[in-house]
Amino acid sequence: MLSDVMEDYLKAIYTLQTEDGDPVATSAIAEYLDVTPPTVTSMVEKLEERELVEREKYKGVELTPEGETVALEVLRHHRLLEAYLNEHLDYAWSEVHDEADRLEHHISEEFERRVAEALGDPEVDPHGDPIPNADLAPIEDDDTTPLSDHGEGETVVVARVSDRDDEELRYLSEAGVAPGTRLEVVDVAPFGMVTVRIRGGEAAPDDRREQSLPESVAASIRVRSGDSETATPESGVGGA
Amino acid sequence: MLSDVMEDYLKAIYTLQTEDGDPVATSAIAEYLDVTPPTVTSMVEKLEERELVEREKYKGVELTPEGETVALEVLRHHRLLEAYLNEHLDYAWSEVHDEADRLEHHISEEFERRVAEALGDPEVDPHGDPIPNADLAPIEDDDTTPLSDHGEGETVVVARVSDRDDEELRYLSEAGVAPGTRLEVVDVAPFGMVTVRIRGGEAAPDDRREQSLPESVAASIRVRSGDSETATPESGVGGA
DNA sequence: GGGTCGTATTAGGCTCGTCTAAAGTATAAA
DNA sequence: TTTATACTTTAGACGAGCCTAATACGACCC
Repeated sequence: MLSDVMEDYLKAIYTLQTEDGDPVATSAIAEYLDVTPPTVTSMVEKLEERELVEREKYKGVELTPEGETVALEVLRHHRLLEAYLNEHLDYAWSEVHDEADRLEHHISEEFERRVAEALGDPEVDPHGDPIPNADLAPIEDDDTTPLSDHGEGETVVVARVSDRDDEELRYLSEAGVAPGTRLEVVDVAPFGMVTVRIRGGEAAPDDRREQSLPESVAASIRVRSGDSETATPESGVGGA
Repeated sequence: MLSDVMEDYLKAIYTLQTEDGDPVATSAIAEYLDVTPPTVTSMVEKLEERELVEREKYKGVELTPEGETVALEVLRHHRLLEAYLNEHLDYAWSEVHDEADRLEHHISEEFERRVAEALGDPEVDPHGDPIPNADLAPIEDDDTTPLSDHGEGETVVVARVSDRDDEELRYLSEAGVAPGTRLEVVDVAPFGMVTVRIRGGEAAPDDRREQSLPESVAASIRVRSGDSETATPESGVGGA
């Protein structure tokens, strides 16, 4: 009963809400979905009628619990598909996003179940993003921090990388930075440029053992302390 | 550039053209797609503008070569998906159609390639329908005949069963009639009711070795002579 | 050749999701 | 307190794909 488009709006609002905090601006949604702000306003009104979002005019919008459930369903589809494409169809880590976007609205419950089973009910997708469980329980905050928050000498383990930008993804993949990779911060230069030494994880070519990352990239990499041994279970760091 | 809906019309026209011969009636398309005849008329006009069909008003419509190519592309997606779901995701033979219908418009060229590769470039889907090749060359007429054309004592091998009706499909699956099954016609009763003895193929329960099929069902089963050993390569007769 | 009947097309209208242009609101600066 | 600026919403239009009701066509029968 809910159109693909409505699901896309809910997914977008969920994502923006998770990234930037609570009331989400019309213009942010518009930019995310590549439509104009008036289009967003009118869509948001329809979502409000269906009680999927709450909204205060001129202020912003946030998901109701029902809206969040719908968003989690779409996200579950998306991330299961990413994992499946990576693991069973040989897609590279950096290629799965677009295909999953195409398919996420069109799979049945049955398909979802069988894919989850084929994967052994994974908890994270190849980017390290958590996969909502079958009951669509809200995802609790994790204990990760942006790489850009860390200083020289610290050792961390990559938990997730953003799947938003294809080019960035290929760049990181090239550089050998993936979920599970252990990094030591060797330098933080002006403007936030971070240089890291890559240790373990996928074998990186010798000349890539050190890597400088622009602030924007470092900010989108979420890491956990490298001392603890509670690293995310090796989860789809394959493919190239 | 072509909408999903347009692709559906082209696929429908292709199918009807293949089943019932050349100029396809507006009402036939309407019934197939479950829309009203005026809707078909207006859609057909748009397809004509794009030179995907040729049409003579009040007469009927047929595909141009370009239109046929589009239909074959969709059909290739559909049948590869059916085969993949059956072989790699454990779907029963009789369950794959709807899921493939949902997905066929939404997969990329890349996905098509990888699925075809994972399957080893199969030539038929689990129903026995031929899968258009990657170049989308027109499918030439095969040498099959409807089971209902055969008389008592003849032995035949099932080449394809129609994937149009879910209930029929489950019935045949139950009965042990699938592509590759060898049948002996033991009786043809009034009104075309055909009784067959099932030999070989999937093991049928003992009490199901003989099976009576209504004329409409017998007409939708395409068979080859059972004497020749040119049986279709064992192709997805799995699942239940 | 003129009805009759089934099928096809035309006419006109609806919803959905989008747009542009115009008007309104909130906020921060002067 | 007033004004400038950025953002949001309102107003109005459009194409796609569908519908119903009305009209046109064609084929077959007498």
